[in-house]
Amino acid sequence: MAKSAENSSLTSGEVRVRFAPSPTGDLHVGGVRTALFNYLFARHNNGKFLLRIEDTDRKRSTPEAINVILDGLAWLDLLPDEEPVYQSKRIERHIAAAQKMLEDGYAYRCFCTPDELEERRRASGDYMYDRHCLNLTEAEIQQKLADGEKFALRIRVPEGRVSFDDGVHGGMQVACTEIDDFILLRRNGAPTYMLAVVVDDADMGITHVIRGDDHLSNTPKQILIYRALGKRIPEFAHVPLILGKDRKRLSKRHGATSITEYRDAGYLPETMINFLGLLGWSPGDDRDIISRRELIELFDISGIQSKAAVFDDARVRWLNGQYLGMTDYGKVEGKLERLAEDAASAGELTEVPDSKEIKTAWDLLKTRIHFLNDLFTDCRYMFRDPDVYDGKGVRKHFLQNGVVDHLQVLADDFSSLGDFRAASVEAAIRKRAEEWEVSTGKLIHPLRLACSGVTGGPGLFEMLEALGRDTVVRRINNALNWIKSLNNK
RNA sequence: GGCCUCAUCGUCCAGUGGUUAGGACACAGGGUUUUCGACCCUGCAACGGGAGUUCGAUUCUCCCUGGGGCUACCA
Repeated sequence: MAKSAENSSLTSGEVRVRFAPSPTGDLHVGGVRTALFNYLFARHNNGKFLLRIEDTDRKRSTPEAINVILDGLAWLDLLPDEEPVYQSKRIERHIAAAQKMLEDGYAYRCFCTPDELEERRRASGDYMYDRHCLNLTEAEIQQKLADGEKFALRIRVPEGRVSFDDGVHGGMQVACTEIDDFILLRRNGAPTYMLAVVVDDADMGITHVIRGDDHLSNTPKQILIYRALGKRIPEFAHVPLILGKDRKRLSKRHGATSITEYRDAGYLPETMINFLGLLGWSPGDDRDIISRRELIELFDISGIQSKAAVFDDARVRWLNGQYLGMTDYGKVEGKLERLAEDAASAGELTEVPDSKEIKTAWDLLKTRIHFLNDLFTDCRYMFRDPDVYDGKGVRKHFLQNGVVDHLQVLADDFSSLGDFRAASVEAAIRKRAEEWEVSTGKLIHPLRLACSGVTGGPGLFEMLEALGRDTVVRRINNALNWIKSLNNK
């Protein structure tokens, strides 16, 4: 009673799922979501999450693209539990399966050339194969073989109907008359996708096929192959595709679609897991922040939405801001240091700040930014003196009576302050405001503009402390000079 | 064209045979006597249309419309 290796996992009841992308350039966020659902399902059921690279289309598949997939999954900590399976290395298995189907009468040779097929299709207006070669006699077949005619292998679709239960869509039923005698093996001997998936999924012991909705219509065809091969048919769950704002399938023209672009734009892995996990799935309540741990704990196929979801950039952006605000410096230190170097070489910063400076800025600003990069672009005043002052701010806060005197005195006050902590700075400023009988805002706004060049940002006192006394005094003096030169014109 | 599938605010996600149909993003207004793309509050805003079942349908059924998918010797 020896069990074959390929079936042991099925009989043991272990859940085995897979993500099966084709390496054609990038790792699409839609693909990532499919991978995530598979991963979550596997983890929830203590099963295995596998990866199969569908690289049989040699023209479009490249080694670089395979690395893109691996890198993307690694970034999200979604790496498979076993070595990836490369479909291109399994062609012998596919061919053997097709051969078996031919021998068992589930497939037949088709000698029609593509040109002939197209011509007949056009003439009849019928899209399906006319079964021309199914009616060939054995003698005719032998003759053609002897003549060296090339042939493809087609499945012989049986009578009746195919039905299955889809985890998302429920009961599905298709009449076999709707199914074409599709090709299993091309005239050049190469297996088609339809054959390869089934053989691979069967060999990998896949118990649950969770994949994109675009395969829903292919499923009956694949079930026919499972039947012909005598393999156990897995459970299916077809996840609706992700759409762009115009409700068209999400693609390049909608902007960023590859996970790499999101990573490079400053999104955190946690953001993407959270966002994608809740796009088309929900635990049944209305939460919108959820951890990977909770996702694993709560995930089930019945929670998958049956309608397609639109990818909303504004929402991911917001979510990323939420995550940044919860993130300790240590977690993003490396990334920020790299970004700082990039910003310096791009001219955003005049020099590369050290880790301590970056941490100070991070702690002060992490709740107000949406992307890691924002720290070195919008908030670059934390690292370099402003070389330009916001125009509206200048009119409102610089070109007012007394501003120059105020700033001058304040700079002196700061220089002689016992310490430069926020509380001391605040006390000094409030004291002067009272003395001069002006609102605190009259001093705060010009100071902010002088020290940051912009009119928005964190609380002023904290910001000044973070910048440090020397920087603050220097920037005030710079601003003073700038205002004076303006007045002289 | 044929087949499959889907349908709650602009978007994401809840929800029920009887609810003021809820939360979030976005947007708008207000607040924060220290600003702001941060935070707080408020507001705007949906059950696609038509039949049927039912005492009663957003919820169940059918049709229509609209969206998406498949229909390759691509995957």
